[in-house]
Amino acid sequence: MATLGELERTVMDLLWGTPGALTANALRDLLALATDEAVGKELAVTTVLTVLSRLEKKGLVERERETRPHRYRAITSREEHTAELMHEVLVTAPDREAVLARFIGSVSDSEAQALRKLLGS
Amino acid sequence: MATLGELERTVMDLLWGTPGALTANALRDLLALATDEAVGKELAVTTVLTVLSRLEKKGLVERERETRPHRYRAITSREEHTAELMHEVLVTAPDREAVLARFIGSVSDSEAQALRKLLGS
DNA sequence: CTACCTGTTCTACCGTATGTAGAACCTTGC
DNA sequence: GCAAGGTTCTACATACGGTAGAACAGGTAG
Repeated sequence: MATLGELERTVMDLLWGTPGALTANALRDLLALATDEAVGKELAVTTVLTVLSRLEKKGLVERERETRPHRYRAITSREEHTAELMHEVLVTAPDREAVLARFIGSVSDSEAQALRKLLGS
Repeated sequence: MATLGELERTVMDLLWGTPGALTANALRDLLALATDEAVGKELAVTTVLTVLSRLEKKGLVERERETRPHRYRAITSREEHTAELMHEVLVTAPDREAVLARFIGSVSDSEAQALRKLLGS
């Protein structure tokens, strides 16, 4: 399973929260704001690039290699990714229906309502 | 999140797949069968005990300290645990309903049917 | 053409998690 | 008291993630 570290997750959150693609430098600046706003410590750009390379290797990020400063973007949306993870977790259990039964009990009313609507058809 | 290693997962599978509690020695023997049946390499009992201690620290396993050879059992069922994990993943996304929408699309027909029944009442 | 600036890749170190187990310690039956 | 079995302590190896310096590449001001 693609388990992410703290910094990797933050980077993904930034990429998911941004419409276009971002350069490593832009990400470094955004990280300084997003992470620990009081201190606002700036990471080295190489650090950001290393993380991006690892995320690329994990299949979560792609980059435009044509443009001068490479631009990075998330391959799948946050929702897509999260749903995939949930499914990966689900299929680790033999009795999936039993898992779903318990899972249903853990979601909020509004989410249960949404599920009913989605399954209605 | 409680991410498990390969051996930890195998031990949990054995504990989940067994009605009563198991001793470290019993687990060592079961591991020899379950893991790599061709080779059937036996792990040292201390290895099993270390893994069990770590699983205990993670809150997945409890042991009877009264009995001489301690007996270990899973605290929650496999289904419970899996459902909890799924929920943990779900709440990492801001738009949970969007995640659920995609998740629904990834489950099998029979599972969707089961969900309808569970949500119906 | 060349030195520099910006950007990328390589390599590396640290901390933590996990697999693995020997050494040391504790209990209990004899 | 002691041997045998059981438990805890300590330790080492590998892998992953955070972090970044060193080295390398390409374009641009002189």
